[in-house]
Amino acid sequence: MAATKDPRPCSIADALALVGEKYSLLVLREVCLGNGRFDQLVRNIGAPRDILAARLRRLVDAGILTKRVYSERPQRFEYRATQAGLELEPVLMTLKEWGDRHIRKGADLPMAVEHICGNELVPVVTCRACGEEVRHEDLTARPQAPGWTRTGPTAA
Amino acid sequence: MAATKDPRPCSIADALALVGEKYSLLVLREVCLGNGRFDQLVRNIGAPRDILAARLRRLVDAGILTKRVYSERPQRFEYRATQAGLELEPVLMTLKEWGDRHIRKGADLPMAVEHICGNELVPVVTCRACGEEVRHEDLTARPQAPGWTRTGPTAA
DNA sequence: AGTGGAGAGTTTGATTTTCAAACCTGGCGC
DNA sequence: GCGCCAGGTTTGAAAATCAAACTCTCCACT
Repeated sequence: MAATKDPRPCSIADALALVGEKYSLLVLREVCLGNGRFDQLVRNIGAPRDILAARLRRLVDAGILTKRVYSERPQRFEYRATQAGLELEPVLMTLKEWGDRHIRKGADLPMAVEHICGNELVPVVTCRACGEEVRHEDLTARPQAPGWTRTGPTAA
Repeated sequence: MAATKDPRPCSIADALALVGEKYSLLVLREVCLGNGRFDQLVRNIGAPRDILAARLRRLVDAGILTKRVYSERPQRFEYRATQAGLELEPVLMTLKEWGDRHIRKGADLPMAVEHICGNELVPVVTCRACGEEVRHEDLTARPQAPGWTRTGPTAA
């Protein structure tokens, strides 16, 4: 699980180290939908039970999920998203939108999400400062830590 | 790589099946930054060379990257993002922002991105229809395909 | 008092992936 | 001809994943 050499320090890599393992983001999808019981997760995600158990432990340890008792005697549990977990939902929605367009190509979409404004949610990533939609050609990286000044041995 | 039983049909799962393997999104990060050469990718990501080669093949096959010759004799290659690939960049930015806040907690951020408006980019996911920021409590799922009506055996 | 079933996992043993390091294959540069 | 670079492939060992079976606790029924 440790990276080989000295990859770049990067919040994207950090985030993926926490939630980038197989099934983790699907767990979050289900939990955000309110389906936080073990057997629901197994069925809806299609993950092996042992792997799922490992992921749940990790997500709870990372503070993304909490494990709640919803019934003493018989003891039953339910996983819920913490604030940090809920704040990943926009990432999921953006990923869903990308998948809708580029993989399913707009046909036979299996699920839609409705926004409180009454319309179907189509997520758009915008710049907090100016409100414009974020597009690749409008971005410039500004390295701030070593590991970012070297882009590679030969590159400028 | 195939899912066990019959998980939900879902664009999030579809998207993750393509770009959710370890290193794939980091490859996209580097390629979006313009560091698309094999050895740069190895160094900046810290991935084993064979795994990286496998990921690159997959991403090219999926139409997310293209492999370009930037020098005949000696033959040298460079990977670039297609339009579909570039459209994943907002997802990466949103993930970066989450990592900045929840993992690095705002301290010593290794990289910033500047938006064309002149400010540092802080991505916000908004609703295309109303422009409001997307928050969990404003969303309602609307199942459209079988596999979404069953939330689990016991749930409503 | 025994049978069965749900929920929430754990165990087991076989299969896949990952990994690190070594190797290979042109084509220069000298 | 010698070494080096870029862009991979090969190899063998270590780790992760998988499906199925199993455990354990409680409750419901008969």
